[in-house]
Amino acid sequence: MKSLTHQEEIIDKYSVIPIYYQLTKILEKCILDGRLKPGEALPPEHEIAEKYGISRMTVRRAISELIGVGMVYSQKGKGNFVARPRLDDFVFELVNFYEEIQKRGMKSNAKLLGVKIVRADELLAKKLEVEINTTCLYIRMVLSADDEPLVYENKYVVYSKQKPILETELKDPSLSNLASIHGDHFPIISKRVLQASIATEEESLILGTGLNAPVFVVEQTVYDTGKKPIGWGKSIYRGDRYKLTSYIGWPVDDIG
Amino acid sequence: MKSLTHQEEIIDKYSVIPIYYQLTKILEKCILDGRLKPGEALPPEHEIAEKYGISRMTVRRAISELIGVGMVYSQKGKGNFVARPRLDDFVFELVNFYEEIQKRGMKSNAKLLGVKIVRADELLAKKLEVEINTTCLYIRMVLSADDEPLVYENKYVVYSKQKPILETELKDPSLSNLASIHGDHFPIISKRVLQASIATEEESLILGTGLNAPVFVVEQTVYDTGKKPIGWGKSIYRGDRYKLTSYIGWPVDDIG
DNA sequence: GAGTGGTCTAGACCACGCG
DNA sequence: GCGTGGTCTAGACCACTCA
Repeated sequence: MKSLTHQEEIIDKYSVIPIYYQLTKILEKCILDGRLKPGEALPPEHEIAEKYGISRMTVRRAISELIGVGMVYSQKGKGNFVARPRLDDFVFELVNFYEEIQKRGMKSNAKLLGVKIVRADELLAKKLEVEINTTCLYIRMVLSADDEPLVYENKYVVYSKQKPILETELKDPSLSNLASIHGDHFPIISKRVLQASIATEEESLILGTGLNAPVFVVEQTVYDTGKKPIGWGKSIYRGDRYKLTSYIGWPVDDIG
Repeated sequence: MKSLTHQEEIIDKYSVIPIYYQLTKILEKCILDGRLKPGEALPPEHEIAEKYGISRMTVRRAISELIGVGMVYSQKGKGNFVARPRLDDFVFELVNFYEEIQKRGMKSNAKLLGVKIVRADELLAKKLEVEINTTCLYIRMVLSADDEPLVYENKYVVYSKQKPILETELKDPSLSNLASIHGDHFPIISKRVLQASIATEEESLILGTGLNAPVFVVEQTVYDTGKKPIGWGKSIYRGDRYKLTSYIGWPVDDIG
């Protein structure tokens, strides 16, 4: 077995830190150091087990952690191999508006522009896969941070039950929450489509931007377990205030 | 133990399908059916093991699959619980340009506008964390699908070695590939920042859009294992041709 | 056929949550 | 104190790969 071990890389079987976790970190270090290069095989599981005096199941647990984060892949009958980092996919993430704003120490505010019962027009009926004229709950609102408007939201929920609109639900008027209250099933899938666009006149008025301002348009559809749409919304994000950031690759503690 | 079993939900211990996988699917079905509701506890592991006549380790393997996809969470000393789907985060993904275009059956084309050795100005030096005037490789190109320009790319790589520019690397001029050839380490992290913006005059000319056209601007930085930037690029995507789609929630085979 | 990873067992001990 | 999940063991058998 190729020597991979530095002096400090030993396993303390009586530590409070699980053995599999210690081994995961040792192997991760070997890979990031370059002692194990992409494409190269890890030592066989039984060898690692023997070398550290631990069970093969524990070795497998350690390796499966690395497989989980994409640093290692495994081929039955051949061995475990160091993966090549995939950096060419985009994965953009934008977290919950309220959490994000508050994490930044800003004051978040949601202003209700209107709550109505409406009948579905052709577009909405298509989006929600219901008949035209189906009764829907319609909510318009503006989300602000430190009194600066950032997002303009329009959302619709199929409104089969004659439930009253409660104050509590207007405190968390996220589409998935609305859908879980006013639908028959709780939502399990959310689909979002993001586009770059130019603010319409109405949108630039509400968001306080100039005409022709760049915006993100995000359409969201929420589905129930039967893949039936139960809510649909369109949100306009100010392009001068929103960025989507994504990190991809092997795990590193943090980046400056 | 609460009865969760339908007649058809039994485990065939002699099937080629792994026991843990059969159990995962049974539990998943219980959750999607509503027999196990969000917040509710799964039966204790030892009970499931006893009921199906299998080992507790196998039960744990099945449950860990569900934990992996976010349908179940576990609390030490208390039990395993059905999770509530989180639908309020955005996760947008856009895959590799060439793969995506070819998957759609279109003809992808990359046109090189220029390859130069340049010296870093103030902005670039800051982005790559190097001294001003450091030698860099600079590449400009346009990516097209069916002869329609879609993306305009500008990328810079720290160019310490005096390696010649090979034809092969211009066939895959992705930033991470360039960086791995011209840097001292292979890249392990890629950071991307996406913004909505309006095409500049130069950009609209190259992409063949009108002035004031909406575009996505994607800045990409590639880092090595030491978290040092080794490449930086700025890509302009036509807003009228690009959408980012994201699904989030519990796994379902497919959606229409 | 020798070596590899994939699955599975029947135990064991521990730390944690709760009454 | 009891029930829970978290970890770990020392085996076992299988399917796969490759020579």
